Amino acid sequence: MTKRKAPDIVVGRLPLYLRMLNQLVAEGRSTTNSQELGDRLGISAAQIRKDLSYFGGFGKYGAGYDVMYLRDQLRRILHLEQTWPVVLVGAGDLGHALANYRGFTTSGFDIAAIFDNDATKVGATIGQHEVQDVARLEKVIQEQDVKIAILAVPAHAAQTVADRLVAAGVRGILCYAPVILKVPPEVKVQYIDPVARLQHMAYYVGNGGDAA
Amino acid sequence: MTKRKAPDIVVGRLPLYLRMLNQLVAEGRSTTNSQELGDRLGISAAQIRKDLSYFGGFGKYGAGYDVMYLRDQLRRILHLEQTWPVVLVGAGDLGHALANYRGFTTSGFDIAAIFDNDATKVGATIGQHEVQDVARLEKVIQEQDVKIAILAVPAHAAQTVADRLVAAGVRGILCYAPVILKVPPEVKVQYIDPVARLQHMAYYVGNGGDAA
DNA sequence: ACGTGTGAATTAGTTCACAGCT
DNA sequence: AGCTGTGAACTAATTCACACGT
Repeated sequence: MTKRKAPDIVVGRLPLYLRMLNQLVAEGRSTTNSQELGDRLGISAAQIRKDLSYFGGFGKYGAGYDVMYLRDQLRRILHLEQTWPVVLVGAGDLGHALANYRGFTTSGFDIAAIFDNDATKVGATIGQHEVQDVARLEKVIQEQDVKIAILAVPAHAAQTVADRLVAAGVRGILCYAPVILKVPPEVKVQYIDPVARLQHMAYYVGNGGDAA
Repeated sequence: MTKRKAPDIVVGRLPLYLRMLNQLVAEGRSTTNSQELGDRLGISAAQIRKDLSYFGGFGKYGAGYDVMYLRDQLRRILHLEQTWPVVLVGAGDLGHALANYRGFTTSGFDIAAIFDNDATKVGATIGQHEVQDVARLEKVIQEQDVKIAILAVPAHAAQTVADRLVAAGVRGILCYAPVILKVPPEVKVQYIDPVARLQHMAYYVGNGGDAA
């Protein structure tokens, strides 16, 4: 069981560990160790052991980790034994790319519905889904008990939509809009901001020095 | 001038500050202060002052910051006074969305060329650009002195393409593929992994507790 | 003998609190 | 009087190094 509350930064690395374990499974490997995982992820072996120790002891003394067992444990810790229904708000180019992306399904998430407020987009089919009017947002969230949303709307609309998502019961928002959302403390927001990442890189590229 | 080498985590926040200053300019504001910036970004005022102090003193004692001046200083620090040409590799759904995204242009970046290795995609027009055969990658990078690339190819191709980018002179890679790239230390890589972010959120949503 | 799991040591990052400048 | 800029204090994160179990 959980010993002490794991720091957020540790939780954030667990998906990387899970991804590597899935890869090792795909390669047919049955055991690994913290050294190998660290080498392949660019993380120190000590950090991997320490991170895992927040959630329990998953290794065999002297023998490393059983790949499938550790993979299953990480899935359990991250609550990925279930498939999470996710609503996608915004059916622009980004919404299209996200809706067609196959990686979500294989990782514990299923796009349950796509919404847009643009009448010319409503009714269109993207992947398996018909774009619905955003007016139906609350209804769908409640009917399907959706807890996680992906926000792919323009910046000016993001807060308004986020408020509605939260009011309807959503507890996690993956936000692609370049704004800081105001949400209550029980709601977790993650931001994806490629412009900020490019600007961060430009600092080092422009300095010509070592990429810290 | 730069005092001590700024930590990477500090550099990573500068784009957020810049974004907020751009917003304040758009709102017609001429001055601000660390308290206001912090409130709007969800960051402590002390942290903002400390972060800026790595690069110099930009405020007026007792009077906060001149919005435009600080904005310009951040642009200079991040090397955004120039427009960076960027190559985009991968013309799938994600490549489409990135190529059509307007936010890059207004933030210091310009997509100089789009590449794909799929003959059925080469020659297609996306936004302003014709998709080129990836065979021309090195030639274009060298001719246009491209230092930054966006990698939107499948995971299995990412390392190979990254190696070619680096060999051709690219010093910063924004990687959308779910792999850890092996690059020399002078190359900066930033990863965008929505699946990992969703899994990170699932931990908290599944725990039902406070979103750390 | 081996690699985990973990307190201890170290290093990094954040916040405090106030001197200093306008 | 007010808000910045910053050393000092504090907190968080990482790495060390070794006891431990198989």
